[in-house]
Amino acid sequence: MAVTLKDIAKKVGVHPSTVSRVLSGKYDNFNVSEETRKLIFETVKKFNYAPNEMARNLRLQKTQTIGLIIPDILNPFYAGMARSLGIECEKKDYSFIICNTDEIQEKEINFIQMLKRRRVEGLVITPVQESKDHFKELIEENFPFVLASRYFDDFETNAVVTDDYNDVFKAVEYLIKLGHNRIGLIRGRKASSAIQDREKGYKGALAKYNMQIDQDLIVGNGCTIEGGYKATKEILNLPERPTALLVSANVIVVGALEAIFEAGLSVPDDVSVVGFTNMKSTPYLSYPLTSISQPIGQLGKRAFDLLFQHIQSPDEQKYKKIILPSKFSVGKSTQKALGS
Amino acid sequence: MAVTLKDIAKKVGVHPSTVSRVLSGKYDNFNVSEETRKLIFETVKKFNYAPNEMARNLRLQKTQTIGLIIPDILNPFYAGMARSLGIECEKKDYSFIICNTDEIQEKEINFIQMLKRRRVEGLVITPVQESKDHFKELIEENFPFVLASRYFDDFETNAVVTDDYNDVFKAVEYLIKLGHNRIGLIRGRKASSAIQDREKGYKGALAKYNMQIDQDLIVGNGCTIEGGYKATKEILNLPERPTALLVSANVIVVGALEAIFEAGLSVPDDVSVVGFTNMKSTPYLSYPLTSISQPIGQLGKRAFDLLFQHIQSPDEQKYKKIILPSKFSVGKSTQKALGS
DNA sequence: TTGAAAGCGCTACCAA
DNA sequence: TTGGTAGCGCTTTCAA
Repeated sequence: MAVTLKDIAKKVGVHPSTVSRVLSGKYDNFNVSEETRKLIFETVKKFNYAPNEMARNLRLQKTQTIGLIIPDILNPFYAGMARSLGIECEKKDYSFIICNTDEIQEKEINFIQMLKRRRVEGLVITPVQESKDHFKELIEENFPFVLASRYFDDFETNAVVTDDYNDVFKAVEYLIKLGHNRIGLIRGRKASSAIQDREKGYKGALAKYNMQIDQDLIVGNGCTIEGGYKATKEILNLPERPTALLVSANVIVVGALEAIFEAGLSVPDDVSVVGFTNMKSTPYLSYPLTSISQPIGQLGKRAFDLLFQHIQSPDEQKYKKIILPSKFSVGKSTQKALGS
Repeated sequence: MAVTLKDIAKKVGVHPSTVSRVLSGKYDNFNVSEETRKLIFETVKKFNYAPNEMARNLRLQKTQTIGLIIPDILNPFYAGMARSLGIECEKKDYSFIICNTDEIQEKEINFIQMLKRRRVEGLVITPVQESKDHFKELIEENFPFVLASRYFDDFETNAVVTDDYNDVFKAVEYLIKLGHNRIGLIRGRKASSAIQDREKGYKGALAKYNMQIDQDLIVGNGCTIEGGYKATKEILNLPERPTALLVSANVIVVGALEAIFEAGLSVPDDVSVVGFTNMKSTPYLSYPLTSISQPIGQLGKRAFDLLFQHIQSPDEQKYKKIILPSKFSVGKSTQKALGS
């Protein structure tokens, strides 16, 4: 068994509380004699003593740990969030536990339970959004949590999201100005507020330019490569093919491009494509994708900031929704519509 | 403050130990009256009681938590490992804490310290491999850990690695049989045992076919896109350009392809390329890369298995090194050498 | 069938 | 400047 504070005390010949005091560092220059301090430090080093955080945690009623609940760490978007959250955690001496929901509502609920039992001090969650009562409970209990990249529009929580409506609005506007008048939307998971906002942004842009909304041009549900592939295939088989596609979630663009190439079409000559990605380069393309580039690092950072603030001052909590703009970067996957 | 076991006991009107006994489930059908049990369960539900794991942990001297120390969760290789480790953890009711070293030795050492203070029960580590004394310490203490994807060849540990020597040997052999006689090696981080083994595999294959080893054809050190880009640029500028490249780590292939296309060359017409990747598709390419496809999921799973076994039976520990073969898949980024 | 008590390792308050 | 003590919330052994 590991050496304990008591062991150190015994070796030095003082009371455990004295060792604790010295090690806490809070009473540095008074309260404990130089002699004793030195001896204690020496002994600590000699026996390679490291405080048992379990015990400290129990005593201090804190764990310096938060939970991160995301759909899938394999998705670079969430990996990026996790990474930046990790950097912030480190600064404040926090650790974090990652849980992948695979967009399964039940898992999310179970993870929250588990993490609460483990007494994490707070949660950063990208919610599945098929149910939401468990979040209302968290609010009632004033349990610190921050939603990341998605939010609920019928009750307030802390949340850090991107400006999905406007991000897509602008991108579609860009396509319209290039002369495209049949613009397809490859959707992500419908349950996600982000995806819903993107669809609204798409419709909003069309509306601004008095263009009709054709439901046939809005396809897909889910955030997988396969889903993107199928949805794109479907839309490309329409009697009147769209000349541009807006792909509304990051990984599905891979499936979309696959379908496009498989159909013998080329980008951007036959189809202009706008995606969501922060990748420098995109599968299938040897040139940059025109894309909506989300501030992933900021998402993680701001989420932690908000969470930390709630943890620090649980009483003066008012919920904040932070909306971060994305960067629209024009690559080579879009061009003027033929005949315009 | 959250409701405690004591609170439940008080509400029910029994002693805390009784509640504990009931909740533990170990004494299910004897020792506690049906009445009391029912009442306790009802009260637990009513007050939404969840046991405090901090306290349990302290009492039971376990945390059901392991640490995962990897270079970078943004690298899909490690994200994949993390994912499969997560799946195994869940099965056994373990959680895990991820730490990213960025290949910085000091961080690794600090993370290990931190995780030990937190009393994680074991570690899965992809070591930086610039120093190794801290691992010898872990061994002395019989602290459970498993190395993943890298190992030390001068002392024994638990480790799960891929068959890097043979994986590359075969790939290079394949290139040789295609008639290539100037094959470049774009190396990853030199300090990594995996990268070293890959270099040995490369040299071994050349040796088998009595081909000279040209040091100019072995370039690069580091596992970044930029590094791959620079190294490839360098090798392409040689007076006598290689006709094939083996890119010995996953993400650097992106930089390598970038450099190739920037030089106005095409794959595979001018340069055949073999990479390490599990991606279905590769940036810059609209066709599959010929690649060494590592069993990432297995890596994570086997690492957990080994670790769990050590945790369960700390005494009968003998170290195991598990070597997993990769799959070599021929894509369209390689072809016969010109004039052969 | 239940209660009492000890203790996991630590911190913090009160006394001396 | 130091020691004593209580207690964080739980489990488990021993007694009743």
